[in-house]
Amino acid sequence: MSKIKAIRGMNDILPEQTPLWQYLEDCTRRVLNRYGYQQIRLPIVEQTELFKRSIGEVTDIVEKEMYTFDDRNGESLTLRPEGTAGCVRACEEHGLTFNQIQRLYYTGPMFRYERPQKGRYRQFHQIGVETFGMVGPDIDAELILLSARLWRELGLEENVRLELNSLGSSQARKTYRDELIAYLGNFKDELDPDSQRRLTSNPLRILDSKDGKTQEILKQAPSFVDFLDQESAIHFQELRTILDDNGIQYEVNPRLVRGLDYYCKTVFEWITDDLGAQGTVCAGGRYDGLVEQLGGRTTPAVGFAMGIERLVLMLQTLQRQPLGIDKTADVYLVAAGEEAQRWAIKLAEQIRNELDSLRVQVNCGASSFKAQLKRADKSGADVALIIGEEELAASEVSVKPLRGNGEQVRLSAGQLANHIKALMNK
RNA sequence: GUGAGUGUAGCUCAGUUGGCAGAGCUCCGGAUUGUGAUUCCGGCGGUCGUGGGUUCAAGCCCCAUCACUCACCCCA
Repeated sequence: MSKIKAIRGMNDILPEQTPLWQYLEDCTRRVLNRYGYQQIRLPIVEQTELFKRSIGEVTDIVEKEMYTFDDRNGESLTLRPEGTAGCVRACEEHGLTFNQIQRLYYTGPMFRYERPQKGRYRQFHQIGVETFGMVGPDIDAELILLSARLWRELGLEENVRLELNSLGSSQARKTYRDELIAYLGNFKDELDPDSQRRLTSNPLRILDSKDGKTQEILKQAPSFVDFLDQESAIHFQELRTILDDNGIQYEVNPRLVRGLDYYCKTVFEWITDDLGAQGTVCAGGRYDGLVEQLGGRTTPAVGFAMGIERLVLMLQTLQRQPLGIDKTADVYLVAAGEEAQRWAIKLAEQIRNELDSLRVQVNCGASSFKAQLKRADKSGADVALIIGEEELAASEVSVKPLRGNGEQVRLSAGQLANHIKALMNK
């Protein structure tokens, strides 16, 4: 009988890993709070139609990467491949975008049926940030400043770079897209196979082709600069001014095209070279047309999403884990015999009452002092509290520092909390 | 969907020309009857991914298949 294993591309995040995930999530939440963002919690499953209408019918995501299935009533449902569509749907449904300004974030799993590789999985996790109701470049800038601050907090600022572009208004983008398709259509047979396919799936991506012949053809292609509408150009310039004001370094990459259909005007990506092929760690842009496209009133919107797996991978490979992140305890209680252990449990509860930020672990399961102390050491605890027959008889506890060169002392139960507190603050 | 690489103990990996299935780490016990992290000794632990083939004999050679990894594509 073969053992059941996890689905390809869907990973268990093991206890060894979760402290780093929590650290990243806590850090992000703290930064978002400092900018006044509120959390929204969204379903993982939506009507298939939502993604088709928002992401675009002919994108790779919709064409071949969605986990789609029929509900029991025959309705087609899809595991969300990204978060923006669902967020817009929810905001619309509850009137959050009606003449209002929103700064929102969410986190959770996304699903795409792709071949897994480093930094890319079928179930992956994003922290998404979306804002609604603000037309100007100021909010675009805020999102970038916010993410830049997060990299600083995480110690990653030296390892990411910002790329920036403007896709122009939806109209300008569409016009340019049509022109490009028309132009490239003349050379269809000379394009590399990938680009031929992109002609219908993702024409703007052809600009990015690594094929020499294709690049040759592109030299005479219409340039987007000629199609960029004035409003978008000004928007982009103002955004750049704010970034400059705040010392944010960036590179304008005219070839930067986001894969999802709904983007317009500002698009940006934070990219790293430390992750292999999947270097985009955070990406987003403006999507002024999406709300309307999904049946709401015209509402300006900007947002971005970051890939948690990729950031965790970065923190690991660059050794940016905070110190002591793998500790499971600050204080570990060791006891010899049943009576001593019963007292240890009571003492541990007492210490937890008195010092509420301390992690206190009691050895469970009878074993030798040696084994118990080994576990104490492995837990990462700074202090072992030892209760043997002698201590029990004297109603005292031996306090043994496990790190550094402190002396072991014996104390009464009443003295414990203060003593431990002093030890931990050193 | 395409290409390449790798599958041997819980983990990381050796395994020669085809000839008894190995090491380190982890875990448990002991050296030290009550003291971790260092040292020494012992122990637990195997469908060699799976199925077939060649052979007196296969972890090793051949075929198929599955899984994983990386890359293309695409994207967070």
